[in-house]
Amino acid sequence: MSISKKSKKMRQNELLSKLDIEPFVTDEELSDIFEVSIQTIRLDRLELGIPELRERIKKVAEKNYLKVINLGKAEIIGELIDLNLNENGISILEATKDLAFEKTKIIKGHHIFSMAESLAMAVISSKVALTGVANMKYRIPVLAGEKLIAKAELTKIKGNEFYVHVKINVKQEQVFRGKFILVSIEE
Amino acid sequence: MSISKKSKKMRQNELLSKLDIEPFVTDEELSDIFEVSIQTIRLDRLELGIPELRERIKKVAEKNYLKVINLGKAEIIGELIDLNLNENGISILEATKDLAFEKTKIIKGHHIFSMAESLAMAVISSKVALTGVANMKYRIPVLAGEKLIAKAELTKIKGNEFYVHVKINVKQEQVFRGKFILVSIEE
DNA sequence: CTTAATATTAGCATCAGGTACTAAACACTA
DNA sequence: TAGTGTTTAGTACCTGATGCTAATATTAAG
Repeated sequence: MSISKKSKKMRQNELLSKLDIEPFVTDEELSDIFEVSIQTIRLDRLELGIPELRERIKKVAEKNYLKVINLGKAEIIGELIDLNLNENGISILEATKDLAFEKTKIIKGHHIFSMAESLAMAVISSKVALTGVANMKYRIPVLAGEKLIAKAELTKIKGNEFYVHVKINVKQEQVFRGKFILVSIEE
Repeated sequence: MSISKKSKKMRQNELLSKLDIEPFVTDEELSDIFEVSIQTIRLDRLELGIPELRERIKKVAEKNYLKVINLGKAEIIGELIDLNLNENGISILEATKDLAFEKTKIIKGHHIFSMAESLAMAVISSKVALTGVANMKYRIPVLAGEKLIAKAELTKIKGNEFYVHVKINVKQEQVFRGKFILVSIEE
């Protein structure tokens, strides 16, 4: 009867892209959206191999909780002013205007990332490391002229994985924090 | 009786730090770890205002699903070879050895990030943008000498939010992908 | 030692968001 | 009109909880 009633295949295709964009939708909500019964949605998910809501949420959470980025060892960005190997370290960086966007004077994000990353690596004794990053957070934009103070702390060693917490402050304000997971590898 | 039986406060402190490090633990598992009943764990959570497992998972998922990074508008990194404003764009970048670590010849991660980010911004017509990043993934290390091809596609506009999907390939291999959320702001 | 306060455990009903299964009602088409 | 695919309905069960009441331990104080 319904004008918008579509074929099974069309519905399933739309279901796939819907859940790809917006994975946190219950079967009930989906049954409203597609104007079919919950059972139909469940059958569709079964056929398409789409897990239930809770599994979908879990996947997103897990995937992003330990995000692995491949990098080699960096020379340190900023000035190393204190270092206790396998414990902690502090570096400072004068945010000159050549690190910023011309118009807005906002420091480019990757410089902050690099500063944190290179300090994290410096704290670890191992030569080469593969890094994973979790809970990365840029909090407020940094402007040219400000002085960045990064503090890194080795919080855990698990096998060949080193967990390093890095916080970057400008004055008293935290502008960045992130947990780095560094994995020492043999050359 | 138990030697390791500690005071309520100690347990609650440990509970907090435990869940901070490892949020995906059920009450049942916690009751095993701390050697108290499930009910005690629940009371502890209640007193400490810690939400249930599913809520904790959800929080992690949501937080990382839309991770907002503050940046200004970047000049493009790489060479822009095709651009359809508000649709898509392609850029290439010769990964010269000055973008890589000396020893390993692996291209530094933030250059890849910058390439993707700047292309994403180029696709959007608005002058200045605040970016969020979701689902960022570095897949394989890129070596000096390789040619990076970045393809960006505007997938959705929601109010003043622009969703741009960027994929970077080397030959046929995908080395990076990420969803950028660009928010146009007034100056 | 006894009492009172605090902490812990137990048990049960209830909930959300499902799985897994069976059976029945439609719809199409040959 | 029979046969097939599609959709719907209903039930029992599952996990990881909440919210509640009641009972029992443990600890501290008089």
